[in-house]
Amino acid sequence: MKKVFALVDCNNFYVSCERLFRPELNGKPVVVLTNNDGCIVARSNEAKALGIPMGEPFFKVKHVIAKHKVHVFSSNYALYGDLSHRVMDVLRQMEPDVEVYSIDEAFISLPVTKVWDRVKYAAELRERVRKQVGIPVSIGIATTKTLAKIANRVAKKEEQFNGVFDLAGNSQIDQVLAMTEVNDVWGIGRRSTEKLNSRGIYTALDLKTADETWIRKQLTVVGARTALELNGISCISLENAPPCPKSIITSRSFGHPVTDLYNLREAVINFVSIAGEKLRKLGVEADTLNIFITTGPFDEQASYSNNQTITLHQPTSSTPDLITAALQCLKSLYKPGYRYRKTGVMLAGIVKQGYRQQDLFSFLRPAEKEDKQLMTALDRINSKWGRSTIQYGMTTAEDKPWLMQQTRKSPAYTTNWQELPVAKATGLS
DNA sequence: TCTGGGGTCCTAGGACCC
DNA sequence: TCTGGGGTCCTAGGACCC
Repeated sequence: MKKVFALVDCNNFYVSCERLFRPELNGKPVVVLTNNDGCIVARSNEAKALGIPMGEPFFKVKHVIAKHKVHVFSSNYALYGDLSHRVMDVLRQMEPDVEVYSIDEAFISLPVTKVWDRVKYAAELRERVRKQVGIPVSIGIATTKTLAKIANRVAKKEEQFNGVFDLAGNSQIDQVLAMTEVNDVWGIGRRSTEKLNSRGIYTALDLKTADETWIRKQLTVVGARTALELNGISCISLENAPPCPKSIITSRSFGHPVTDLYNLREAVINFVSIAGEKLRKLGVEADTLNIFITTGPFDEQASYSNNQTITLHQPTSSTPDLITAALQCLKSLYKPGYRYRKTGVMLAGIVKQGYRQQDLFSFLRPAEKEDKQLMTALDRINSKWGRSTIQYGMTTAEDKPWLMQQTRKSPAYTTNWQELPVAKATGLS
């Protein structure tokens, strides 16, 4: 059966998550920051109205924030991840085909019915999420994903639609596209916008009707696909069974610059441990490991960035194996005399556990089975008592300059017994 | 003083092979 | 004197997304 796409998008997701446990913040300006309290990553509508831009470094808007008493939160990914799962679960209760596109967005496919029925159904979906999870969402419906994105923008912006807008079979589709700036089209970023503008293409409608060979040449097949999608020709299908990832990255900027190898090692070991945990959680193994270190893009006097890759003999998800390789890379990368700001690990060559090719020399690793059991035990303990309960090669040094700075973090309301919100009965004797 | 983290896809160019 | 062509694979870098 022919289907249409619906995009369900949580409104100002991180802010909505924070407000869920602090309802007194409804109607007040709120922002959420990136790791290390670096940049603005989410804004309430009130904060948007104050002109605080998305992605702006925090220090640049500190004066606006102080002046208007904007509430500021460090990011609390444990909370957002948990609430995201709950939203997705509600969607799956109603629809079998759900593609979780990001932490706050999902595509679903709906049967082609009358527009009125679709809108009514979407409204019900929206109401269920609000009731069961408490997060407001907007829903855009159209015949392609790119158009569903645009429909969603309308649903979010125009209050009269109550959070649902249907573009499929809508006779005013070209009017909507004419009102949509081309840089707001999904897949058209800064660079493409420059090229398109130079050719007189400013709106989604301009792009829809633009010369195909020119688009193909300037924006590659990706841009050509976007143009087709604007024409209602679906090129991007629903992926409701995510394949195993091609790469897994764990990296963090440091809370304070690091100059010595000792602290870099500790940071690398920590990040590699997290990456190993991710592998095991997904039931996959990796055979390629890349370590990078950098002074960051803003240190103009003495900047240094480098990375090194090691290909392992066999795919593995064992943390000690990964650490050994990682420290080997780090040793050759490290140069004294720099103020390092960030390091990270990237794992690639990822295969499902058990799918790897039999290795001629496996008799050389009799410890492999014990290793697996150790990892299972470690993951179980850390998942029960918190990620840092058991760690590799970690010192008890009080000064860990690489640790993240997060001074405005809300409690882990839903994922930590110690931080559960407490309902206080008042007025009872 | 202070600027995130985690992904995907595409292309061009070099190495290498026959 | 005269020095090909076609294919594959890998990597780096760019662009984009949330």
